[in-house]
Amino acid sequence: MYYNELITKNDRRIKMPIKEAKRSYKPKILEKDIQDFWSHETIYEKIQKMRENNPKYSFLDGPPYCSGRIHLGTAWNKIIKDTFLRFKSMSGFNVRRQAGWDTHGLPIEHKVEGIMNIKSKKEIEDRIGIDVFVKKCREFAIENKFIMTQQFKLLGVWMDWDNPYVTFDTGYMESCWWTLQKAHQKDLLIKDLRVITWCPRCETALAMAEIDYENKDDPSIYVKFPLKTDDKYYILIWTTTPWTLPANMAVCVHPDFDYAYVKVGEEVYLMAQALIDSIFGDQDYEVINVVKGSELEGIEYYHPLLDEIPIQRDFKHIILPGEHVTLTEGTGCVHTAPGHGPDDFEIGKKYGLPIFSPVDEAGLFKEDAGKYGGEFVKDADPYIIADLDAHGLLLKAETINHRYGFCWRCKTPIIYLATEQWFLKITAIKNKMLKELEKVEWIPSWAGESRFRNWVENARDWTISRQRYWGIPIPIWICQNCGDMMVIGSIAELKEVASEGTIKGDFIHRPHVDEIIIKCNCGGNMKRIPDVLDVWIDSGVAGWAALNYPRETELFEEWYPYDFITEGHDQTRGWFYSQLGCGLISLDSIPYRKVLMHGFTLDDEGKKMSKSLGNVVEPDEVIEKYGADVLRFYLLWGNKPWEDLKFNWEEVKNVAKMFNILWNVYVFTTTYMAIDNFNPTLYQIEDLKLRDEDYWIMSRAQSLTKIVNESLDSLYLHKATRSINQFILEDLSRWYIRLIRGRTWIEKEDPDKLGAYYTLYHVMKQLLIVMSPITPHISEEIYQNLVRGVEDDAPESIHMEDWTFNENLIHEDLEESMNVVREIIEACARARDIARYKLRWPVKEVIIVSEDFKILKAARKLNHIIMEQANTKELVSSNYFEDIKINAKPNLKTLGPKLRGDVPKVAAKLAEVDGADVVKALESDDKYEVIIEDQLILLNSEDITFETELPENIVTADFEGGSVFVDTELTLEILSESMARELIRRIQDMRKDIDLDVESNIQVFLVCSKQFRELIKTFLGFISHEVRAEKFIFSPSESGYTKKWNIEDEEIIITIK
RNA sequence: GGGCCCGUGGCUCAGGUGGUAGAGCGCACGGCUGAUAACCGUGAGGCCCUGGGUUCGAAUCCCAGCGGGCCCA
Repeated sequence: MYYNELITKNDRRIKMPIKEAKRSYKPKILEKDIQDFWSHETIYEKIQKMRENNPKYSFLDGPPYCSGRIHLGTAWNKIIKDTFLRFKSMSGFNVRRQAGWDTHGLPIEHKVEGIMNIKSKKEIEDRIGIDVFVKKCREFAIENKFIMTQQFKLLGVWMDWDNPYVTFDTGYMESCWWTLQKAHQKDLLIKDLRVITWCPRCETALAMAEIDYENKDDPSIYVKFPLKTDDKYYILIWTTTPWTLPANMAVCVHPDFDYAYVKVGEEVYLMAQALIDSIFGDQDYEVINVVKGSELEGIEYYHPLLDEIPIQRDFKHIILPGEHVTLTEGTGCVHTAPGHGPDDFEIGKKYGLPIFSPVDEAGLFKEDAGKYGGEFVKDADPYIIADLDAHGLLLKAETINHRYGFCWRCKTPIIYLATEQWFLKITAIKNKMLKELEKVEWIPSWAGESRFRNWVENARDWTISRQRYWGIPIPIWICQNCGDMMVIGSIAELKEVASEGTIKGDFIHRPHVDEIIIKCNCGGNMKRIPDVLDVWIDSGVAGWAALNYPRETELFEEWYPYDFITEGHDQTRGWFYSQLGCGLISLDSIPYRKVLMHGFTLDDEGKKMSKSLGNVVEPDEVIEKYGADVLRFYLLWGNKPWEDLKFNWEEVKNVAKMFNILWNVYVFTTTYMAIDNFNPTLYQIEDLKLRDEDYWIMSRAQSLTKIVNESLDSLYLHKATRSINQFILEDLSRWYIRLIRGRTWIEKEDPDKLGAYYTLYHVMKQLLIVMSPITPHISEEIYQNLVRGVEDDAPESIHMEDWTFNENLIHEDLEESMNVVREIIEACARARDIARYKLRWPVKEVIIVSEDFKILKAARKLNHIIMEQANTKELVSSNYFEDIKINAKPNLKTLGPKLRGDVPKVAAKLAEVDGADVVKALESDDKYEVIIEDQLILLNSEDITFETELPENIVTADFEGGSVFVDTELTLEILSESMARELIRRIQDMRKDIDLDVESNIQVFLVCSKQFRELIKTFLGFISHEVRAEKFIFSPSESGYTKKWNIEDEEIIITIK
């Protein structure tokens, strides 16, 4: 059913019977038509309305970042969400599925900088203007949001695309302000001087979540700091950041480690004893003294660059104890610059060292840095090394390759810098966070119980201020006069207190919000701090900001907290965490109840997809080739959802194959139903003849529904797809369709045929419903033709159907029996294969032998299926095979030595008797008597071996729990039928060659030998019926389609017209 | 250095609660075909990463190690 036809149908309000399906599956056209149908008929909206008064199921979309096009991982994420939510909706829930968009922050600022050819932060303020820059960022976000929405829609993802939450909306930002005000009220919002991770390119603070780690080459130098105590005595330090040496204030040693004075040549070095060999192993040295680290405290040394950095002469430099010192590398004496390292900073605070940091926000040395002033810190490394060398204070200079942090967006190596920033005091609420965690159900369980818990346990205070432009301005106003601080929680509140500046338009973004002045109680002017918020706060407040809370309370009360969220495992440190933190600050609770942590999509080698590696697979590319349904099915099929998925084109192809087979089943179904104008609603089950296989496939369909139901509900999505795959291929296509093929050929209104149609119809409908959350397009397509064509009261869309299954229709016994029967039939095929006896030729008899009562029962119950599929004239089942001949033979090993020359005589005797009697005798008495030449010989079970012998023409094969014996004796009657079938197949083949309509009749002309004619004579009626021949003439024809064939050794010429 | 996950035929993966190792793809051979640009059968191909332990019994549970990935220090 294609959309244009649908319009006609809806307009005319007439019932259309089932139509023959298009011959091949063309997902691109099909999916486009179905999506058009959904949007023109507003199906999504109707469903939301339909379920409005049902129990609620609230879901919160983790907002994708609007930086460009979606990638495979984002597609996977939305497909998981869509499948699960469609399932929940069909299961009777009123599902909230608002889409969300993350729009602020550095990634977009970077893109816009690129577009506008901006090289530095200064340019934004001086050349471009914050106003223009922010506007551009906003436009960029809107544009991408549009593009990405289109892409998600192409995947068939149903969300509320028209009313998403967007982090730059004024209302949304207002909710965020409210959260910060809450933090302030709880004393969790603080300003502090700390050493933080800093991007010198973006000139802003970065949170831990914004740092990527990669390997990098850095200098690795050993520097001698001269001790004041003795000439030629040095404390030896190691560093990979020479540029931090200008800010050196101390050296830390571990109080419990042993430190040695090592004499090498004329000089003496102080360092950890354990590390001497790693540095001086290949030289002559002498340890002249060993002391505990604690004894070194307070020893003074000279800064190594006093000439270059005069200001360092004003500071005192001493050795201090530090528990953080390790012996894994270096010298055990740690260069300490409180302005450039978190540990260093802690030491500095503890011992009252100056937090000296002669570096500005762009990473340039300031005047304080003396000679190096104006130099970019990293660029100064070689000069510093050279100067140290010139002073004779450089022991060794090497390079090291180690992991180092980079800005997640611009990939600039981060530096540590002491600055004043705003923090959320997460450390103060950490315990509460851990407790809240326990309320959440995690899939898989270790995602929460181990991984996330571990992250939260190590949480530090959260640096939330960014020295940037495109973000939510931090709503803190500070009095320029008295220093009082005010945190604004809503626009109304701001309006009330503002004394200067306008509150309209996009006032809430920079730079307009910066113009708003508040009068302080002291009479001074309060100005906003210039910072914007870390974007992770933006999405962290989505729980209530998306519901307009606290501005409105209605939605919030209905939907908060959320029943379900799902994101990738990178969100452990991201959204899972930011929501937890923000949730506790704002509402003292965690905003979500159930989390599926899903994996990443990797390339087929398991590597991350990245542009630089050129291994990126675009979702559009897959859709173009195979369609969205195939992509959806593949992504939910390839792996467990919480593991990383190696994207593999071969596997996608494999899934596409399954779709093709499903489509073939659909074509088969509709071909015959259309010809017969079948309408299942016109029949009661009592009017029809349903066979065992019909009840079986119905049972299987219900069982499938049950399994898929459980799998989807528990988010074991791979189990759902794999069960469906199994059902379509094994049960439906390879088995049921095969079994009913003969019945569909029956003409007239035969209850037997109608029974098959009826069953097929209902099974297909059930299957479509089960698949519809995963593959919404093809399910809808087939549904519209098959179901909507005949059922008056069928809902307008398959997605409006209720998800139900009927436990009463599940017959486990029958399903088990069918499994047995399939095995038996396969065994028959194997046996025939041994005898090279074609399946097309009937066999005289099949005997099933098993000692398992269940197997015999199954074979008897479903004997008609076995007879038909094994193509046998007779079927017998038994717990033994009576025609088997047992031959007894002497065991030469034991009898040889005993009987010597008599052995051949015994052998001859044994050959005469029935082996079965020998077996009996041995079983009862454990002996068998043989008389040769009046001599009685006693044989025991060791003396006799047995061989079984099958009668001629019998072939056998085993199956699980039994064996089949197939009698391949070729009687004249069987040969006749075989020839008839050979002929039929060839004529059918020719019908297909000339693409004849299934229903059209033909005339057959046959040229063959007299013997062949005799053979098939009795089957002429049968042949004519099978090939729809009106006439069957034994003579050549001048016209028509002619083909020459060989059947066995017979050459025949067939003509049809 | 710490936390978590993963390791099963050539490839992609099933095997939540211990009981004779499975599927698909690929390969080889055979068969079938009026739903079939299809399909079916058979075969080859496995120290279930390694080593210990628990157990009558371990791919599965425990411990240690090796390799890979992610996150953090």
